[in-house]
Amino acid sequence: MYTIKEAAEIMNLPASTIRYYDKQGLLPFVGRSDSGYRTFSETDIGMLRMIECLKSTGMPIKEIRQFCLWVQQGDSSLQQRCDMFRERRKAVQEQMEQLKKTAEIIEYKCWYYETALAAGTEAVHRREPEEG
Amino acid sequence: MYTIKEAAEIMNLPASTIRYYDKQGLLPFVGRSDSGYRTFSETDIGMLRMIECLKSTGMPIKEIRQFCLWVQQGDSSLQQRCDMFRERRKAVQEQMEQLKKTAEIIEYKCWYYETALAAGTEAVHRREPEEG
DNA sequence: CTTGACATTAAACTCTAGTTTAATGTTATG
DNA sequence: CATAACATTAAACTAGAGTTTAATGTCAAG
Repeated sequence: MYTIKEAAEIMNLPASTIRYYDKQGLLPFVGRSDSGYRTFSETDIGMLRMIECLKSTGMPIKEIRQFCLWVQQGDSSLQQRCDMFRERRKAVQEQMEQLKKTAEIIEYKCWYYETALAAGTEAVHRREPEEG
Repeated sequence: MYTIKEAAEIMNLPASTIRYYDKQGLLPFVGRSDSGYRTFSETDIGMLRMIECLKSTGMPIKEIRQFCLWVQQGDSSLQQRCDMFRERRKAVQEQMEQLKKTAEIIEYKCWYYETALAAGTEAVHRREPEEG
Protein backbone atom coordinates (compact mmCIF):
# COMPACT_ATOMS: atom_id res chain seq x y z
CA MET A 1 0.00 0.00 0.00
CA TYR A 2 1.16 3.53 -0.85
CA THR A 3 0.65 6.86 0.86
CA ILE A 4 -0.75 9.76 -1.15
CA LYS A 5 2.77 11.12 -1.54
CA GLU A 6 4.02 7.85 -2.99
CA ALA A 7 1.01 7.56 -5.29
CA ALA A 8 1.66 11.14 -6.40
CA GLU A 9 5.28 10.29 -7.17
CA ILE A 10 4.33 7.16 -9.12
CA MET A 11 1.71 9.06 -11.12
CA ASN A 12 3.85 12.16 -11.47
CA LEU A 13 1.00 14.29 -10.17
CA PRO A 14 0.81 16.71 -7.23
CA ALA A 15 -0.84 15.15 -4.17
CA SER A 16 -3.30 18.06 -4.22
CA THR A 17 -4.54 16.85 -7.60
CA ILE A 18 -5.16 13.37 -6.27
CA ARG A 19 -7.09 14.84 -3.34
CA TYR A 20 -9.06 16.94 -5.82
CA TYR A 21 -9.90 13.85 -7.88
CA ASP A 22 -11.04 12.10 -4.72
CA LYS A 23 -13.24 15.05 -3.82
CA GLN A 24 -14.76 14.96 -7.33
CA GLY A 25 -15.71 11.33 -6.81
CA LEU A 26 -13.08 9.79 -9.09
CA LEU A 27 -11.53 7.64 -6.35
CA PRO A 28 -14.42 6.00 -4.46
CA PHE A 29 -12.30 2.83 -4.23
CA VAL A 30 -9.45 4.37 -2.23
CA GLY A 31 -9.24 3.02 1.31
CA ARG A 32 -8.18 4.73 4.50
CA SER A 33 -5.85 3.82 7.34
CA ASP A 34 -7.06 3.77 10.98
CA SER A 35 -6.00 7.39 11.29
CA GLY A 36 -7.86 8.42 8.14
CA TYR A 37 -4.94 8.50 5.72
CA ARG A 38 -5.65 7.43 2.13
CA THR A 39 -4.04 4.12 1.20
CA PHE A 40 -3.40 3.23 -2.44
CA SER A 41 -3.11 -0.39 -3.60
CA GLU A 42 -1.54 -1.47 -6.90
CA THR A 43 -5.08 -1.81 -8.25
CA ASP A 44 -5.83 1.74 -7.15
CA ILE A 45 -2.73 2.96 -8.96
CA GLY A 46 -4.02 1.09 -12.01
CA MET A 47 -7.31 2.98 -11.78
CA LEU A 48 -5.38 6.24 -11.46
CA ARG A 49 -3.55 5.33 -14.66
CA MET A 50 -6.88 4.66 -16.38
CA ILE A 51 -8.16 8.02 -15.15
CA GLU A 52 -5.10 9.76 -16.58
CA CYS A 53 -5.61 7.91 -19.85
CA LEU A 54 -9.22 9.06 -20.09
CA LYS A 55 -8.16 12.58 -19.17
CA SER A 56 -5.62 12.53 -22.01
CA THR A 57 -8.51 11.90 -24.42
CA GLY A 58 -10.08 15.16 -23.22
CA MET A 59 -12.79 13.46 -21.18
CA PRO A 60 -14.22 15.83 -18.54
CA ILE A 61 -14.01 14.88 -14.86
CA LYS A 62 -17.78 14.43 -14.59
CA GLU A 63 -17.73 11.69 -17.21
CA ILE A 64 -14.71 10.02 -15.67
CA ARG A 65 -16.62 9.98 -12.39
CA GLN A 66 -19.46 8.17 -14.12
CA PHE A 67 -16.99 5.56 -15.36
CA CYS A 68 -15.55 5.13 -11.86
CA LEU A 69 -19.04 4.63 -10.46
CA TRP A 70 -19.74 2.01 -13.13
CA VAL A 71 -16.56 0.17 -12.20
CA GLN A 72 -17.77 0.17 -8.59
CA GLN A 73 -21.11 -1.27 -9.68
CA GLY A 74 -19.51 -4.38 -11.17
CA ASP A 75 -20.81 -6.51 -14.03
CA SER A 76 -24.20 -4.79 -14.21
CA SER A 77 -22.52 -1.80 -15.88
CA LEU A 78 -20.44 -3.72 -18.46
CA GLN A 79 -22.57 -2.49 -21.35
CA GLN A 80 -22.26 1.16 -20.34
CA ARG A 81 -18.52 0.87 -19.91
CA CYS A 82 -18.15 -0.87 -23.24
CA ASP A 83 -20.19 1.84 -24.96
CA MET A 84 -18.11 4.49 -23.22
CA PHE A 85 -14.84 3.06 -24.52
CA ARG A 86 -16.24 2.75 -28.02
CA GLU A 87 -17.18 6.42 -27.88
CA ARG A 88 -13.72 7.26 -26.58
CA ARG A 89 -12.18 5.28 -29.43
CA LYS A 90 -14.15 7.35 -31.90
CA ALA A 91 -13.19 10.59 -30.15
CA VAL A 92 -9.50 9.63 -30.20
CA GLN A 93 -9.69 8.72 -33.89
CA GLU A 94 -11.16 12.13 -34.62
CA GLN A 95 -8.47 13.81 -32.54
CA MET A 96 -5.83 11.96 -34.53
CA GLU A 97 -7.32 13.12 -37.80
CA GLN A 98 -7.50 16.70 -36.59
CA LEU A 99 -3.93 16.54 -35.32
CA LYS A 100 -2.73 15.16 -38.65
CA LYS A 101 -4.28 18.07 -40.52
CA THR A 102 -2.75 20.50 -38.03
CA ALA A 103 0.63 18.82 -38.43
CA GLU A 104 0.48 19.35 -42.19
CA ILE A 105 -0.22 23.05 -41.80
CA ILE A 106 2.56 23.45 -39.24
CA GLU A 107 4.91 21.53 -41.53
CA TYR A 108 4.03 23.86 -44.39
CA LYS A 109 4.64 26.87 -42.16
CA CYS A 110 8.05 25.52 -41.15
CA TRP A 111 8.97 25.30 -44.83
CA TYR A 112 7.43 28.72 -45.46
CA TYR A 113 9.55 30.37 -42.77
CA GLU A 114 12.72 28.47 -43.57
CA THR A 115 12.41 29.63 -47.17
CA ALA A 116 11.59 33.18 -46.13
CA LEU A 117 14.52 33.18 -43.73
CA ALA A 118 16.87 32.00 -46.47
CA ALA A 119 15.61 34.78 -48.73
CA GLY A 120 15.68 37.32 -45.92
CA THR A 121 12.08 38.30 -46.59
CA GLU A 122 8.61 36.89 -46.55
CA ALA A 123 8.05 38.56 -49.91
CA VAL A 124 9.40 35.47 -51.72
CA HIS A 125 6.05 33.84 -51.04
CA ARG A 126 3.98 36.52 -52.64
CA ARG A 127 4.50 35.51 -56.28
CA GLU A 128 6.91 33.79 -58.63
CA PRO A 129 10.34 35.37 -58.23
CA GLU A 130 11.10 37.68 -61.15
CA GLU A 131 14.36 37.60 -63.05
CA GLY A 132 16.57 40.54 -64.00
CA MET B 1 -14.74 42.56 -46.62
CA TYR B 2 -16.77 40.61 -44.06
CA THR B 3 -18.67 41.71 -40.96
CA ILE B 4 -17.94 40.00 -37.66
CA LYS B 5 -21.02 37.84 -38.15
CA GLU B 6 -19.84 36.66 -41.55
CA ALA B 7 -16.34 36.01 -40.24
CA ALA B 8 -17.89 34.05 -37.37
CA GLU B 9 -19.91 31.97 -39.83
CA ILE B 10 -16.88 31.27 -42.01
CA MET B 11 -14.78 30.29 -38.99
CA ASN B 12 -17.63 28.46 -37.31
CA LEU B 13 -17.00 30.43 -34.12
CA PRO B 14 -19.32 32.65 -32.06
CA ALA B 15 -18.82 36.35 -32.79
CA SER B 16 -18.22 36.82 -29.06
CA THR B 17 -15.14 34.63 -29.33
CA ILE B 18 -13.75 36.73 -32.15
CA ARG B 19 -14.31 39.87 -30.07
CA TYR B 20 -12.58 38.14 -27.17
CA TYR B 21 -9.59 37.29 -29.38
CA ASP B 22 -9.42 40.89 -30.50
CA LYS B 23 -9.47 42.07 -26.90
CA GLN B 24 -6.64 39.66 -26.11
CA GLY B 25 -4.55 41.23 -28.85
CA LEU B 26 -4.80 38.38 -31.36
CA LEU B 27 -6.32 40.52 -34.10
CA PRO B 28 -4.29 43.75 -34.25
CA PHE B 29 -4.61 43.64 -38.04
CA VAL B 30 -8.42 43.88 -38.15
CA GLY B 31 -9.64 47.15 -39.59
CA ARG B 32 -12.73 49.17 -38.76
CA SER B 33 -15.44 50.81 -40.82
CA ASP B 34 -16.27 54.52 -40.46
CA SER B 35 -18.80 53.64 -37.81
CA GLY B 36 -16.34 51.51 -35.83
CA TYR B 37 -17.46 48.09 -37.05
CA ARG B 38 -14.73 45.46 -37.49
CA THR B 39 -14.04 44.58 -41.13
CA PHE B 40 -12.41 41.27 -42.06
CA SER B 41 -10.49 40.82 -45.30
CA GLU B 42 -9.64 37.44 -46.85
CA THR B 43 -6.16 37.86 -45.40
CA ASP B 44 -7.68 38.47 -41.96
CA ILE B 45 -9.73 35.29 -42.31
CA GLY B 46 -6.47 33.53 -43.19
CA MET B 47 -4.92 34.80 -39.97
CA LEU B 48 -7.99 33.63 -38.05
CA ARG B 49 -7.47 30.20 -39.59
CA MET B 50 -3.83 30.25 -38.50
CA ILE B 51 -4.91 31.23 -34.98
CA GLU B 52 -7.34 28.31 -34.87
CA CYS B 53 -4.60 26.02 -36.12
CA LEU B 54 -2.24 27.15 -33.35
CA LYS B 55 -5.03 26.81 -30.82
CA SER B 56 -5.61 23.24 -31.94
CA THR B 57 -1.99 22.49 -31.02
CA GLY B 58 -2.78 23.60 -27.47
CA MET B 59 -0.93 26.89 -27.75
CA PRO B 60 -2.15 29.38 -25.12
CA ILE B 61 -3.63 32.69 -26.22
CA LYS B 62 -0.69 34.67 -24.80
CA GLU B 63 1.74 32.87 -27.10
CA ILE B 64 -0.55 33.24 -30.08
CA ARG B 65 -0.63 36.96 -29.36
CA GLN B 66 3.16 37.03 -29.51
CA PHE B 67 3.00 35.36 -32.93
CA CYS B 68 0.43 37.89 -34.14
CA LEU B 69 2.67 40.74 -32.97
CA TRP B 70 5.61 39.19 -34.83
CA VAL B 71 3.55 38.99 -38.01
CA GLN B 72 2.78 42.69 -37.58
CA GLN B 73 6.49 43.44 -37.22
CA GLY B 74 7.31 42.03 -40.64
CA ASP B 75 10.58 40.49 -41.79
CA SER B 76 12.53 41.45 -38.65
CA SER B 77 10.73 38.69 -36.74
CA LEU B 78 11.16 35.91 -39.32
CA GLN B 79 13.63 34.02 -37.12
CA GLN B 80 11.33 34.08 -34.08
CA ARG B 81 8.37 32.90 -36.13
CA CYS B 82 10.43 30.14 -37.71
CA ASP B 83 11.60 29.00 -34.27
CA MET B 84 8.05 29.12 -33.01
CA PHE B 85 6.76 26.85 -35.77
CA ARG B 86 9.63 24.42 -35.21
CA GLU B 87 8.67 24.24 -31.53
CA ARG B 88 5.03 23.74 -32.51
CA ARG B 89 6.07 20.94 -34.87
CA LYS B 90 7.85 19.23 -31.99
CA ALA B 91 4.87 19.74 -29.67
CA VAL B 92 2.49 18.27 -32.26
CA GLN B 93 4.76 15.27 -32.81
CA GLU B 94 4.75 14.62 -29.05
CA GLN B 95 0.98 14.97 -28.96
CA MET B 96 0.70 12.42 -31.75
CA GLU B 97 2.88 9.97 -29.87
CA GLN B 98 0.88 10.46 -26.68
CA LEU B 99 -2.38 10.05 -28.58
CA LYS B 100 -1.13 6.86 -30.20
CA LYS B 101 -0.33 5.35 -26.80
CA THR B 102 -3.73 6.42 -25.52
CA ALA B 103 -5.41 4.91 -28.58
CA GLU B 104 -3.75 1.57 -27.87
CA ILE B 105 -4.99 1.51 -24.29
CA ILE B 106 -8.51 2.47 -25.37
CA GLU B 107 -8.39 -0.20 -28.07
CA TYR B 108 -7.37 -2.78 -25.48
CA LYS B 109 -10.21 -1.65 -23.21
CA CYS B 110 -12.71 -1.98 -26.05
CA TRP B 111 -11.57 -5.57 -26.53
CA TYR B 112 -11.58 -6.12 -22.76
CA TYR B 113 -15.19 -4.99 -22.42
CA GLU B 114 -16.41 -6.72 -25.56
CA THR B 115 -14.98 -9.97 -24.24
CA ALA B 116 -16.38 -9.37 -20.76
CA LEU B 117 -19.76 -8.55 -22.24
CA ALA B 118 -19.77 -11.75 -24.28
CA ALA B 119 -18.93 -13.71 -21.14
CA GLY B 120 -21.42 -11.77 -19.06
CA THR B 121 -18.78 -10.98 -16.47
CA GLU B 122 -15.50 -9.16 -16.07
CA ALA B 123 -14.21 -12.18 -14.19
CA VAL B 124 -13.07 -13.76 -17.47
CA HIS B 125 -10.13 -11.41 -17.37
CA ARG B 126 -8.93 -12.45 -13.95
CA ARG B 127 -7.19 -15.71 -14.94
CA GLU B 128 -7.26 -18.47 -17.52
CA PRO B 129 -10.77 -19.84 -17.73
CA GLU B 130 -11.02 -23.18 -15.90
CA GLU B 131 -12.68 -26.22 -17.42
CA GLY B 132 -15.22 -28.49 -15.76
C1' DC C 1 8.34 13.65 24.56
C1' DT C 2 9.50 16.83 21.12
C1' DT C 3 10.59 17.79 16.42
C1' DG C 4 9.94 17.23 11.44
C1' DA C 5 7.77 15.34 7.85
C1' DC C 6 4.06 13.56 6.74
C1' DA C 7 -1.39 13.44 6.63
C1' DT C 8 -6.45 15.49 6.96
C1' DT C 9 -10.27 19.06 5.85
C1' DA C 10 -12.99 23.11 4.17
C1' DA C 11 -12.75 27.08 2.00
C1' DA C 12 -10.72 30.47 -0.60
C1' DC C 13 -8.18 31.45 -4.42
C1' DT C 14 -6.17 31.19 -9.35
C1' DC C 15 -6.03 30.74 -14.19
C1' DT C 16 -7.74 30.05 -18.85
C1' DA C 17 -10.97 30.69 -22.05
C1' DG C 18 -14.50 32.24 -23.02
C1' DT C 19 -20.02 33.95 -22.52
C1' DT C 20 -23.52 37.04 -21.10
C1' DT C 21 -25.53 41.37 -20.10
C1' DA C 22 -26.74 46.09 -20.52
C1' DA C 23 -26.63 50.17 -22.53
C1' DT C 24 -26.09 52.12 -26.84
C1' DG C 25 -24.99 53.09 -31.90
C1' DT C 26 -25.65 51.83 -37.17
C1' DT C 27 -27.65 50.32 -41.35
C1' DA C 28 -30.80 48.19 -44.71
C1' DT C 29 -35.73 47.64 -45.84
C1' DG C 30 -40.58 48.38 -46.18
C1' DC D 1 -38.66 57.32 -40.61
C1' DA D 2 -39.69 53.25 -37.92
C1' DT D 3 -38.34 48.69 -37.27
C1' DA D 4 -35.27 44.72 -37.29
C1' DA D 5 -31.07 43.04 -37.43
C1' DC D 6 -26.98 44.06 -37.07
C1' DA D 7 -22.75 46.39 -34.52
C1' DT D 8 -20.02 48.51 -30.31
C1' DT D 9 -18.18 48.54 -25.29
C1' DA D 10 -17.14 47.49 -20.38
C1' DA D 11 -18.03 44.68 -16.91
C1' DA D 12 -19.88 40.86 -14.78
C1' DC D 13 -20.38 36.18 -14.94
C1' DT D 14 -19.35 31.11 -15.81
C1' DA D 15 -17.07 26.57 -16.10
C1' DG D 16 -13.37 23.55 -15.56
C1' DA D 17 -9.43 22.10 -13.37
C1' DG D 18 -6.92 22.51 -10.20
C1' DT D 19 -3.83 25.09 -6.15
C1' DT D 20 -3.20 27.31 -1.86
C1' DT D 21 -4.08 28.27 2.85
C1' DA D 22 -5.04 27.53 7.59
C1' DA D 23 -5.96 24.91 11.23
C1' DT D 24 -5.17 20.52 12.86
C1' DG D 25 -3.91 15.44 13.43
C1' DT D 26 -0.33 11.38 13.04
C1' DC D 27 3.85 9.03 13.19
C1' DA D 28 8.87 7.84 13.16
C1' DA D 29 13.33 9.12 14.94
C1' DG D 30 16.42 11.06 18.20
